[in-house]
Amino acid sequence: MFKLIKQEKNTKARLGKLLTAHGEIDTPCFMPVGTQGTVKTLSPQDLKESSAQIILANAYHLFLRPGVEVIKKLGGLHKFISWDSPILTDSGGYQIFSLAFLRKVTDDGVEFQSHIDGLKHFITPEDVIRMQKDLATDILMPLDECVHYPSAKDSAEVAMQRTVDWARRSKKVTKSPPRLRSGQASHQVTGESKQLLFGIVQGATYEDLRKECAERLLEIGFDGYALGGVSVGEPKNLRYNIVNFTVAQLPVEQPRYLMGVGLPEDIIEAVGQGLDMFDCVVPTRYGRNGTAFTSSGKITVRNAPYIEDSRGLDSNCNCYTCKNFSRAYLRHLFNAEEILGLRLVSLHNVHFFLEMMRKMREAIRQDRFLEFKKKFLNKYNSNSKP
RNA sequence: GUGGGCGUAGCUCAAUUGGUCAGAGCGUCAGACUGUGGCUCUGAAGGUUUGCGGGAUCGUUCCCCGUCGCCCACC
Repeated sequence: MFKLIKQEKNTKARLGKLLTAHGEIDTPCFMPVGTQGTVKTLSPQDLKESSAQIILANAYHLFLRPGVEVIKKLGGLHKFISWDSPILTDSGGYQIFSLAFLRKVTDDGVEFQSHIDGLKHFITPEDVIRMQKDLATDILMPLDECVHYPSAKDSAEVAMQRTVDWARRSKKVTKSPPRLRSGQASHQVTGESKQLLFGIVQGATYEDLRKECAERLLEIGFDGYALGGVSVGEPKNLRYNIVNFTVAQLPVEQPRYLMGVGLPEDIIEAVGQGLDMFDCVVPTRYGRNGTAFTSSGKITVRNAPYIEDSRGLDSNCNCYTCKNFSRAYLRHLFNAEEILGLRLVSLHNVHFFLEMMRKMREAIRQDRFLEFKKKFLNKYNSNSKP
């Protein structure tokens, strides 16, 4: 499942390999977000060419549309979206709490109204695992309750207890034999048995809650541990501290996933704290909004200074976008609201993030993570907006 | 030629019977977006102070005269 290859000498950063039913993933890794079964604007081919080893999809979204049953009938998510490498499915816990309206959370599960058609649904943690089993993805996330910042301790504690309880129930479902529907062959058992299930540590910004959550999840036992409820509006130093504290509660020999993070500087920081996996909408969402990440910092493509700029986004980048298109052209595309612009900048951003991860892994291998970090951030923050 | 209408930010238009600061949308410029958001939100610049000239008035974008431009109708 997870092989810890190396612990960096000067920091807590580490190098690893995560084995899944659809292949290996080098960690630390970044997982581009493909909420609805597609990393927005990018094809699987684009992702492969950017060296993406794993992508993320969202069970909540796929449940609402087109429906998990549909995907199951069509042979699972990999086949459906034509992606043969690993996929991690987020449960949709975050979405239910941030997107759906009229939600009612009980210990049993969540009642909510679809953000798409307003239809009422009630789903349990067991349902969410079954959905992901039907999707036949590689890494499953249990339903959890994610609280906002700031959050009073008592409500954070309730959410944490519920998350632990739901995690236990989720684990139980993964161990039970898969549901067999009429006409469904049982050969899927093998694939499903290889699915990994992660536990999600909640507890907001309270160390004792985080500690208790981690301990209880460890008792249940998972294939990896995620830190949830982070990047929900808390100050950076507070996040840094709580992440640091929480990581210390987790076993070294298992993968650690920081959910929803983040910006390049956030990821680098977290890698130094010993995190292995990351996902974030930032490269694609920013790409769609016309912000490109470059080794010299962010640039807003549609800004006027690029109107006649013949250079590519980043002279140090060899992605398709940078090798072929000028800033002037990209600016024009955004200005004219042409969809190619969204795609080209998204492609570049994903490439940039994945390349950054690759460089970090290399730096860890050579015990030069601090050097990498310093150099990267120096240039990234130089803000040498030409 | 005659009659009527209109000329206010780059564009389309607002401005209670002439009375604090001439506003909005779009566009432009610049930000924000961290497990959803091709969405959305935020901020700024921009009117020689309202085609130009004159007049009445304590005071007018809003009244009067002239002039220039555009539009409509009629001849």
